[in-house]
Amino acid sequence: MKVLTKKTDYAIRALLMLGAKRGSYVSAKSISVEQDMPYQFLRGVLQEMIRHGLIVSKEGVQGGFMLAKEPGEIGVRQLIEIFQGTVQVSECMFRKQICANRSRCVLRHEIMRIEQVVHHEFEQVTIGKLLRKLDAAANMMPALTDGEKQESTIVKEG
Amino acid sequence: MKVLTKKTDYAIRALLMLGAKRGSYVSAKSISVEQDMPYQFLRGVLQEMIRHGLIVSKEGVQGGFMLAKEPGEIGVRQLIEIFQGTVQVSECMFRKQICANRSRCVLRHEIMRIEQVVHHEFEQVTIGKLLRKLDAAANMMPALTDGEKQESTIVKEG
DNA sequence: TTAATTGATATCAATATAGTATCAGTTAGA
DNA sequence: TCTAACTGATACTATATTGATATCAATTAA
Ligand code: FES
Ligand code: FES
Repeated sequence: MKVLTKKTDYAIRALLMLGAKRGSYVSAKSISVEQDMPYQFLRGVLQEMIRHGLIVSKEGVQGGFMLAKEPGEIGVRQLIEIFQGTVQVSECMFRKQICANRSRCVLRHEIMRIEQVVHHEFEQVTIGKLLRKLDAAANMMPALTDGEKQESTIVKEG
Repeated sequence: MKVLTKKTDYAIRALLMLGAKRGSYVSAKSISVEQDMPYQFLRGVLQEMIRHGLIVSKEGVQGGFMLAKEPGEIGVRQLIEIFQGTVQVSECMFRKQICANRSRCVLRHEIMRIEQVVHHEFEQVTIGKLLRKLDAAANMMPALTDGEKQESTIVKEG
């Protein structure tokens, strides 16, 4: 059971990059290279986020993408809903013969309760929160211990 | 985003029927008819549950299936794991370039926390619990209000 | 003996996910 | 003004997962 699909995964990581480089446009190409995501696939993800008002773009040379909202206003729950549809624990689990009265269906009740919990949890996790944690983690690292190329500007190590 | 697939759905409902008719063997056919599930598909689900020791079967005429455990010992989480694999919020979300040190990865940490919450919630929901709720709901219904055929023995109404 | 049943598989269809390709339009800068 | 670096839009392919069907052998109560 996979809760986050590639699209959501890529979306989160792209947003983290945009969040780390706020103020300037970041190209799809640079994101795809740094984060090792398939270029065209990522572009589709970015365009979807434009449509939902999470980011804005600028065309042409030195164009790219930029956050349109505060990182703290972008929650993983919203991303999941955009790329994977509303979190529904189950489509109506019962058939007429079993459950003539939807409103009283106990399974439905139970299932929806969990749905709420899941929603709530994902709501808490925002790009802003993740950025702060990434930052804290990076600061905990005193220095690079080997000569590996470190291209990412989000996390220098770890 | 679909948290419960058909297999899990059918499994839960089949188990509820077995739970409601404890002590006697219930055939795949009767379950599939009463619950409106595709026969052969359901059979596959039942066999999977035998392999996992949740139910037992008896072959031949008047054969069928029966619970092998207490309803309270069968949790929805286990069913999800059987039919949909372990609940994993995301496969390792990061690539080497971003996250050289798995153990310190903050996103991973956040994601795994939610995974635990989800696990815990689903753990709570057992067949036994659902059966009790269904029973309570059935008792709340004073009488059938119309002439509709009521085949299910699990829920008389609602 | 036979019809009702499960055991075990093989196969197919439908849907969702992941990824690729292409071309038109925009823009900074040589 | 030309060009290369960009996004916008969209069509397409490939792969994986989910959902469903079909078949035949073995078992068993009546
Ligand atoms: S009526 Fe749809 S879940 Fe009970
Ligand atoms: S290393 Fe895999 S999630 Fe950070």
